[in-house]
Amino acid sequence: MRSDATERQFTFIERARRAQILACATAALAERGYAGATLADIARRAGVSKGVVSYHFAGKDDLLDQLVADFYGRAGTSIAARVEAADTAADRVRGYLEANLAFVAEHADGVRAVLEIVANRRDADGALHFRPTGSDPLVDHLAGLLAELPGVGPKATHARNLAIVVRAAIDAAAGRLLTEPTFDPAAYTRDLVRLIETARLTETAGNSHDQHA
Amino acid sequence: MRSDATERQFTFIERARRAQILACATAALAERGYAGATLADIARRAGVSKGVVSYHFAGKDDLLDQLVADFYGRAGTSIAARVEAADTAADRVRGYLEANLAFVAEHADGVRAVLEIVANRRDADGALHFRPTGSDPLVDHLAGLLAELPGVGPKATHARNLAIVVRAAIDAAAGRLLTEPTFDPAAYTRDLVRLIETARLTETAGNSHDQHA
Amino acid sequence: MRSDATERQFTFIERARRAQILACATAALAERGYAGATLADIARRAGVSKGVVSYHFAGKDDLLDQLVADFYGRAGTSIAARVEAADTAADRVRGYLEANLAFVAEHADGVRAVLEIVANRRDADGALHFRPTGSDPLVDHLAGLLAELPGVGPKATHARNLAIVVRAAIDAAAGRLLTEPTFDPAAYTRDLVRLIETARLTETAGNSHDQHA
Amino acid sequence: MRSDATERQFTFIERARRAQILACATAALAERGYAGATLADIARRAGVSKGVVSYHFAGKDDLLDQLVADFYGRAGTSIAARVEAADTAADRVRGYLEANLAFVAEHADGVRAVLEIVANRRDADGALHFRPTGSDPLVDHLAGLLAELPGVGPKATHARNLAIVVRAAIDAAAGRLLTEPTFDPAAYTRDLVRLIETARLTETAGNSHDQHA
DNA sequence: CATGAATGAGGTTTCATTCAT
DNA sequence: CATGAATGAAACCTCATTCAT
Repeated sequence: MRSDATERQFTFIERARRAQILACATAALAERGYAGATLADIARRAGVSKGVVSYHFAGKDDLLDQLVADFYGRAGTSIAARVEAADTAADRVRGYLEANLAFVAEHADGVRAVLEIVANRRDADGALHFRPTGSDPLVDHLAGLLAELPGVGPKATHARNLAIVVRAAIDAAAGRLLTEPTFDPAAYTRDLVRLIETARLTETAGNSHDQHA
Repeated sequence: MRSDATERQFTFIERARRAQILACATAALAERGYAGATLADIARRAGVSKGVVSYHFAGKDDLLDQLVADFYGRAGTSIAARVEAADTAADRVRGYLEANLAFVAEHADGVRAVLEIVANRRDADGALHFRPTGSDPLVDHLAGLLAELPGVGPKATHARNLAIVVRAAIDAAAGRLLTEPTFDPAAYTRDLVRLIETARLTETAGNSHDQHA
Repeated sequence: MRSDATERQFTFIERARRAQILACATAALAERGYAGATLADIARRAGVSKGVVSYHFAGKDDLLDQLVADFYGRAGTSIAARVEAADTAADRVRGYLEANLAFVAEHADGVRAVLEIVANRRDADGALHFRPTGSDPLVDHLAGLLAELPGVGPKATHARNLAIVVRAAIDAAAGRLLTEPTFDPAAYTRDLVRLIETARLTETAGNSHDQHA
Repeated sequence: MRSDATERQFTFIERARRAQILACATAALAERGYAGATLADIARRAGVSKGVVSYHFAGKDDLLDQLVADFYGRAGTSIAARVEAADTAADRVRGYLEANLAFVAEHADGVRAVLEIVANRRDADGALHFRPTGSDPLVDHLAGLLAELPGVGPKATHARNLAIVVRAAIDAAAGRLLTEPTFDPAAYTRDLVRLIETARLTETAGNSHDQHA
């Protein structure tokens, strides 16, 4: 019953154990997948008994939720710092992409673990717990950045569709990093940045077929 | 013990039962997720007993594998017909995208089910069964089509990175379709087609920043 | 998932298994108490695996609820037959008591088991599942019979208090039967019947002290 | 390891802590029942850590045993004072009942807690720890008082059976008090006293039906 | 072909107890 | 004296699989 809604102050030892357990859970999820990441496996990786996990977290669901919250918190902080430091729209987009892909490259297991949880964790009624909603904050935020690019324009639909593509491209990079030894994240980032910067989605930019003529 | 390696000839009734069970398994996976799609649930949806499923398939794993193979087979046939009917490189790419997204739009449950299986099914050793490999045939095929576009060029890396982005964009569309009521697949397809056709990834095409000047 | 709200038709084999499991659960509860009557113990007594119990009942709670319902159903049938066969108020009360105590004497384990469940089974919020309410049907029914006795009278309070005493006396007999080798249920029944038949609770019947004078 | 067989002298602080813990255990048992009264719950109510409970009592069983002994000691003292102050047999019986029911009414939680323990606590072999024996001291004592009443007579069986009924009636009052808002303990006591005082259990008293004539 | 019945491994959770600080 | 942390047994439940009918 540790994780009260009211933010509790944890002792140093407690924080260390919780961090260790979250790290082992991340490794278990990345390696064994959602169903394979059992409490027994997590405890074994941490070198403790199963009861320890139940002692420090209200239950497995609580553990998974905190893992997700912890990951998103750290990712958001890291990326926001980079975006806010840029001056132009193009730099913000490039900074967003580079920071995102750098974070993904450095926390590949975390990405994998969070994807496993988000894709599989369900409530008692069978519905996805992290339900994809119409107002996806990640996509909305990115769409705002992209709308400032001249080739995209302020039309909400274009920016939003492009944001969906880019978010998917970022998530795909995580998967490639983990499974494809020859995958070059730096080159991928460059290509993705260029793809976006050269994009001409606005209707007034002329028919795309004509450009080839 | 029906699904031998040697292609067996199935009776009409047998084929009908297998198709019915696969359809119910697809619905169960799409609705309840990987862990929630139990044999009991699948059998209940089909209106038969659990034993029937075990009789027609060697086991749950066999059922899932056949579901995936069946889906890929039908998707490949549908898309190949469209690509082969095109004359120019640009038309082939556009045909590929439109056929793909159309198939996704018409078989949303199938896409969801296959994604659940591919993302979760594991072998006894814990490794993913449908392991993403360096030689992803879907990506390779698409990269071949994209390499013919003037803005991409024959350099393998560019085409491959773009192919990864496009495949991710297609898969993302599947997810949006299922959860976002306002998602417009036709507009998304148009934007994605234009994004690719206007792409300028080749270094010699000039610096992308300059193009804006 | 057998015990649907809609009355399902059970096969002969199924009914036999359910009856056997309920009997073994009754024995386990009577012998080991509420906490000691585990599924493992019940299954061991029935000579089957733990899974069998879960197969035939939705869960332990379902099993316990059905045990209680089954017992009350059989007790009610047995006692009602005797009460309805009587012509006078005194005969109805005597029949009620004798039938009750006879049933208790013949189903001592069942009584003990039901008492264990009623006293201990709780809902998720910690409240007793079989919550004693102001309108206890057993007490109310008995109070109705007692109100017809001349020494009790129609005043609701007297009849109800006496009914509480008599119900407690019946339940106590169950406990004695199980633990006191020298307890004579027939003599107890005679004494209890006489106690009630000689009762003078009405105020107008004269002061009880005066009767001794 | 404090509660040695040899009576140890406790410090003031120690006695206060023990009393506090026993009070909280009583509340926990009354509210949550036997299984729900965990050491964690008791410690939480007392505002101390679980270790404190283990420190002051040899274990949970020791705590429960001392709770029962403490309650019976206080109840016995309170009731004996009232019985010994009476001069006639009828007054002793009435004093016993009134003192008993008054104690029950004033210590409802304690009664509930003791009933929970007595009904559920078991030894390692599964047998009830507070085993109802043939020589129940409470019943024997009450039977001695009742035997002096003219309507009961010296025959041991009558007195004993009536004592069983009266003990059950007293225990039932405890339950009603806790769950039935409209239950009137004073009226119940009056009715129970009159029921006993008007009892005619001796065979020679004539047929009970004739008395109505 | 189809079913109901049974199995048993494996999962999460609870909790009394112990121990170093 | 008191605490937080850890343990490990035991409980209930789920579910893929097997088998006799």
